[in-house]
Amino acid sequence: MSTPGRGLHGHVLGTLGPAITAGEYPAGSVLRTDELAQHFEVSRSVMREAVRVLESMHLVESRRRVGVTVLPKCEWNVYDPQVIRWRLAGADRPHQLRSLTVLRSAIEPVAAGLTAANATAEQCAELTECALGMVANSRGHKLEAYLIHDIAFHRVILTASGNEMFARLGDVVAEVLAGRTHHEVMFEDPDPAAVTLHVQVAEAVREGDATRAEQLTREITVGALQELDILVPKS
Amino acid sequence: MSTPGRGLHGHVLGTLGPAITAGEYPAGSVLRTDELAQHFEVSRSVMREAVRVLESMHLVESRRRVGVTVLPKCEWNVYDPQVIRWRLAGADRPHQLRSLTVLRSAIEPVAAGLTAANATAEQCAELTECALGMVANSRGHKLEAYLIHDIAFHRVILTASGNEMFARLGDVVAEVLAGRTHHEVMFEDPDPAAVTLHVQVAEAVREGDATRAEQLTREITVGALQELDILVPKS
DNA sequence: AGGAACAAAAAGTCAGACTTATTTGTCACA
DNA sequence: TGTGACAAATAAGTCTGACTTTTTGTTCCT
Repeated sequence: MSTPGRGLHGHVLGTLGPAITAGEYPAGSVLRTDELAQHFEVSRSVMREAVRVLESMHLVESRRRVGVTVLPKCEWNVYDPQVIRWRLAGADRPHQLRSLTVLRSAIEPVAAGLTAANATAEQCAELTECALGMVANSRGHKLEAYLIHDIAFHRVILTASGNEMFARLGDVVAEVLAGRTHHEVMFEDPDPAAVTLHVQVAEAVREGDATRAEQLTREITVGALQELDILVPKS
Repeated sequence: MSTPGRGLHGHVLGTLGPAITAGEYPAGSVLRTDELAQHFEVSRSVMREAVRVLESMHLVESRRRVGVTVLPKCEWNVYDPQVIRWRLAGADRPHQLRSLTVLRSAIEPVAAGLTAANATAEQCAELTECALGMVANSRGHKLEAYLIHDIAFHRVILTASGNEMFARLGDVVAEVLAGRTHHEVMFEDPDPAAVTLHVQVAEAVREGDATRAEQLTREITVGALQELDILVPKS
């Protein structure tokens, strides 16, 4: 599941990071490096490295004579994959899931449009293959196989868009989709309408129809948002 | 301009980070901590902390018996504000600027729609104020004052959307807008059509018309993309 | 009350010794 | 010739202790 974190320093991060993102230490809390080092039973060098990483994520700020101050949520680097993972694993998972799904609803349609304009023949083929895989596993409670193709589909869309910022969201989307299957309840087979939409997006991309690809993808993300409204309580 | 980086460790980062993101060390290059420490005339502890931070940005990977390996661009945490700043300051500034503008074109319209639905009275007022400030400085080569209001406008849109992922892009948008004014050439006053659009967006938000706010913002970002196509050479 | 000098606290820095994992090379054996 | 195990080399990882620097809060003097 989550990376255990290589090295002592990684282990400390894997404990302290989730604790902070979970709000265990409220913003403004002050920690001392030495105490943390004692608590985790590591040397100060190791502790300092961990603090440096947390600082680079803007989760904390280290100041002389003061200590390590926990920063307010609005300062956090919420796009850091590690931070995303920590938050998804923690208490405000529902909230985070909603934020990310809204983000998807903004990004993916535009990405699909670009993909329709830029995709290579191979990428088109790959996309079609993914869509077919989704169809093949859309009935009979083969959710796991379906998920794999679903993730691959969206990853291709984001990568083939040719925009590096979009491409880098592949992991995030994967995490959101996987979360839906694994954590949130999914009794039935996936929505047939959604499956059809994916096939149609692949079609539109093959035909280079950017407008249609964008519009269809927008429908997919709207569906995802509606599904989320049903599955997780809206705050 | 760019943060000098507090502490020795920050100074090292401020030199090594830009060098890596500029592609000075091609992907796969191997560096050794000891050599780097000597080169920068700092202790190994300091150097290690810097490497840890670069590692958390996925710019490099540190492995025993091997050294510090530079990772390929596709692994980088391109949403890290620091990485964005380094890249904007470096050689592939045009490419980065285009990526970010496309990102804006995906995010901002959706954010504006949400803002129209969620904005408080204060936020509406603030938005209108920004738009008026833009109008007031749209003629007579008062680019600097115009820029301030432009940045504030988009920051309000992103913040008032209520989505933390959108809100966190405020700094990025600010950097892009500032770059347009400061680095790229801007002979004339801003495009009058763009100014009008901003005013209209503020109107739509006040009226709670999400669809119109989204559509108008889309027109703004389309304009920004076209402007970019003119100002910087498309690769 | 205002300001300057002082003391304490915590992060920052450094140097050196030691540990551990990983790679690479070697040598024997099949 | 190829393949296995074993040994050596190497660079990161870890720990410790001493020292420096900056910031904050206090105290004392005017």
